[in-house]
Amino acid sequence: MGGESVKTELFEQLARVGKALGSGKRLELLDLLAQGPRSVADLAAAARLGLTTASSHLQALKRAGLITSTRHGTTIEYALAGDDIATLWLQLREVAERRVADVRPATEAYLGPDDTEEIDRAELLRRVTAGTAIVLDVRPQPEYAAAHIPGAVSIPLDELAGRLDEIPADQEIVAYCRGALCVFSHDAVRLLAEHGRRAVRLTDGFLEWRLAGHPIDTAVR
Amino acid sequence: MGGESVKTELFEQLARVGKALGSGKRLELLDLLAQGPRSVADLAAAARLGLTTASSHLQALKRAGLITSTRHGTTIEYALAGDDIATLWLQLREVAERRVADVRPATEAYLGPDDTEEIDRAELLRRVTAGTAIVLDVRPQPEYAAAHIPGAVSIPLDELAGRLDEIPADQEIVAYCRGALCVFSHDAVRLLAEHGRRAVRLTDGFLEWRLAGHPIDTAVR
DNA sequence: CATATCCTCCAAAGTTCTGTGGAATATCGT
DNA sequence: ACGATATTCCACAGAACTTTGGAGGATATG
Repeated sequence: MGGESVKTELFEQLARVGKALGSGKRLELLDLLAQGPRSVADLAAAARLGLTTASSHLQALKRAGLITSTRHGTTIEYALAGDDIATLWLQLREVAERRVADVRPATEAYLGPDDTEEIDRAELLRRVTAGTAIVLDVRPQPEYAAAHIPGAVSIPLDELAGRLDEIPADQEIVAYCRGALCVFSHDAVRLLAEHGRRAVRLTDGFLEWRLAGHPIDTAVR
Repeated sequence: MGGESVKTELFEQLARVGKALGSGKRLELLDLLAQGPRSVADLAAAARLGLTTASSHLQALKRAGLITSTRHGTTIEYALAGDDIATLWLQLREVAERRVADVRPATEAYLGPDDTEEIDRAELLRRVTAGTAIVLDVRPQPEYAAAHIPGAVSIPLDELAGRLDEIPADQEIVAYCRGALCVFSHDAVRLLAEHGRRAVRLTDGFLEWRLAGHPIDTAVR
């Protein structure tokens, strides 16, 4: 009664999701998509992949049901299939951080020296409502436009050095970026500190903020 | 400044966990281990794998940090590295169920016709405290011995037909087994119904019960 | 010390995955 | 209809993974 092969088949189907998560490049694409929809060429550039390579990885993710695609004119936008995918990605990252010995050093090597102060989401809310700090979004403009923390000011990291005068000098700055694996806010805090500003960093980033159920704003300012 | 290769390296490290989840056989082993520690030969038999095959898959899981091994005399026991792994496995299953089109049919083909009534954890607690139902653990004895729902009676599925007289005929029975992907409780409820007993099934199973933070009992009775 | 048990290591063969170019396809603006 | 742009399809070589059988290591027992 083929009951065994039915079981094998079921687990093999479940493994399709696992297989999709089994490539660094695909995880990188997933991490980017967790910020909002993107086109293929855009993703390929951001992940430093050949166009055809990126396309095939994206199709692999799509076959596994993790992302969806929509055509807009000549371009095709890929997007996360849902927040459950983002949660899965976060859970995987947490497990890796805790269980894989080489992840912690790799993270530190990527994010740079641990010399920046960080505060959690509750503390950010406290300081903002108290009016003692302003929130700075240092992600690229399109991602800010897609969604951001309410009240945050957008100055992408690569424009920050030239736009320092837009930030009041007497206020503390809380910088954030994509998520725990994003360097932008680390670099931003270092840059601001070099210019004599008081700056701290939000632990993790926008993705975790959104998944925690905090309010977000999609208005452009 | 090699910053790019550092990033690639980091994501490649994270992908090690994904790779480990990318095989049906390994997921099957993981699902078994979520019930409690097991020896290699035991696991190989339960998953219908060659001994060397099982061993190599287990080592792959271990390299990814998902499981640990301990020697007991001549045998080696593998165990889940922590509850975070079980949570990850559950999250993956949920995503697959929701996003991969072929998973639902495969699940139904495996679990059998959807003709058994199910109740959730809160309802089980309600009926048990009210004394209107008894809880029946139909998993194999060793798994019951490792941990079970407090107050549950153990009658493994393959002994159930011969031990029906141990169950009071005037009480409703709530059967449970390993988890959402376990057939035992489905089969048990059908068997009990055929013998004129009132029987329902706990949605999902022991793994989900434990991860939800409900009390468990490790005492043998 | 010999033997049995349980498991891991190793090598071989088959299968699947990855990255890369070039060709083909779909859509837009003119 | 035509050229330009964006993306997918195809084919191929190299790398990685899976499975299997046999040899070998560690541990307990007589």
